[in-house]
Amino acid sequence: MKKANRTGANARERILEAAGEIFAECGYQKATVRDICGKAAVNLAAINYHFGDKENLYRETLRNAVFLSYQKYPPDGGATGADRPEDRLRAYIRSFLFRILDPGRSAWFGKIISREIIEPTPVLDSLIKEVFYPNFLRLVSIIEDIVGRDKDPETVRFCAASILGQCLYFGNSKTRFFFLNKKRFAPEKIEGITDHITRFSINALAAINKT
Amino acid sequence: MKKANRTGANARERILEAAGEIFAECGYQKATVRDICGKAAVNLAAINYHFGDKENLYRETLRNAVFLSYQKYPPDGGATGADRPEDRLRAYIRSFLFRILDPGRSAWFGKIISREIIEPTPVLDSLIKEVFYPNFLRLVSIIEDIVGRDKDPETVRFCAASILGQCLYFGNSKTRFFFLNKKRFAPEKIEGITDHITRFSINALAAINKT
DNA sequence: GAATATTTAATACGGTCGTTTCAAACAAAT
DNA sequence: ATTTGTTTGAAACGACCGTATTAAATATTC
Repeated sequence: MKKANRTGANARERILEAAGEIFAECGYQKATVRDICGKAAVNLAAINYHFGDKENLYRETLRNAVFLSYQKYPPDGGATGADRPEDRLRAYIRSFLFRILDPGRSAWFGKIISREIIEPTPVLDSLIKEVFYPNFLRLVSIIEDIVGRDKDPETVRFCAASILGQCLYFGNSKTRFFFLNKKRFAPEKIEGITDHITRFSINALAAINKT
Repeated sequence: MKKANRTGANARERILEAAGEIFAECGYQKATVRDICGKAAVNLAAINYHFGDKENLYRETLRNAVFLSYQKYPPDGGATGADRPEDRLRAYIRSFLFRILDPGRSAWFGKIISREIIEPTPVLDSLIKEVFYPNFLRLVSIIEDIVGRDKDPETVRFCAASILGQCLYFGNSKTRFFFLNKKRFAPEKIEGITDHITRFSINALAAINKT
């Protein structure tokens, strides 16, 4: 008696999907539950029934988006500890970029997270602790493997920030204006960006290694 | 008959100031004209009288914020063409960082612009053309002076993006979580970040120079 | 100082949005 | 088949917000 699905597709999941799309496009404030219900083809009350309120729907949507994108593009990017640190760095960067630039369903993640970074909601705090900070430390560890573990910890973390900053910069829409007028980066283009950031960063790290 | 100031401080300017603060804090959607009027200690109708509507007030606020921050921290950062390109790069980075990290009045700029990048309004397009893109080209030119003017233009632009990305990354509030729990970077800290980004980037560019 | 233009004040309108309500439709259990 | 629990549907409530209105108050000009 737990699940009584009249319609084929679960209403709850349809809402979650529509919410991902609309929250990504409009942001939390501008998005309306009416739009979400319209796109999900459910009644207005369904949102209240399944999620309680808009805020909780957003919370679930965000967690779902994070889950999907990290599932599709794991932080290690397929590289293992056996690989050279430079290759692990490249895989890390590539995964990061695809996570925020990949079109399709998991692209919600990039947009929603970008908004969160600027205008954080309470949801972000737990995500930082559970997902982003551990992921940050993973990057720090890769960098330490490159520059040596004897370097000043703050310097290493600054380098991690430099790498993440580069990745994030390519994630937002308007900076693309400087490069091309396309709305999206094609996958080949993302590979090219991966190459650039990897090369740029490894060069920088190599110089630090020598200090 | 142009100006009839009953109160000492111009109401229009008080609104502009309050709007800068509130738009920066809340974003366009969440900010209410009532809050702005309250903080500016003017009547609700004043916003309509002086600016027409909320959207136009935002437009003026944004342009004002850009003007203030670029006035306080000019793109060249005091460096001239006579300086070494590496020094001009450092000055550029320093100005950029202070523009978005400086506390006080011009800090609105950083927050509002950060929001604009994620969720652009029509105002941004003209700003990009008039301010940001020319500023981007200035950076490109500095980079060319470092790596040589014979390099692939896209590579150079990617390098510019890498540098701007690093700067922007330190501008938002939540990444600071990874470094310290302070709400703001102290000025000395900003100098330290300037040092890091400059060193990191010059190392990377030097390697490209050798290709 | 009277006439005119400008600015401020108080209030209300119209619309949108999140949420609630309550009954109907449906599925599961007995 | 009846009962019980779950899900959906249509409509409305209540609050908030941007904007408009209108008159009063204040400057400016002659």
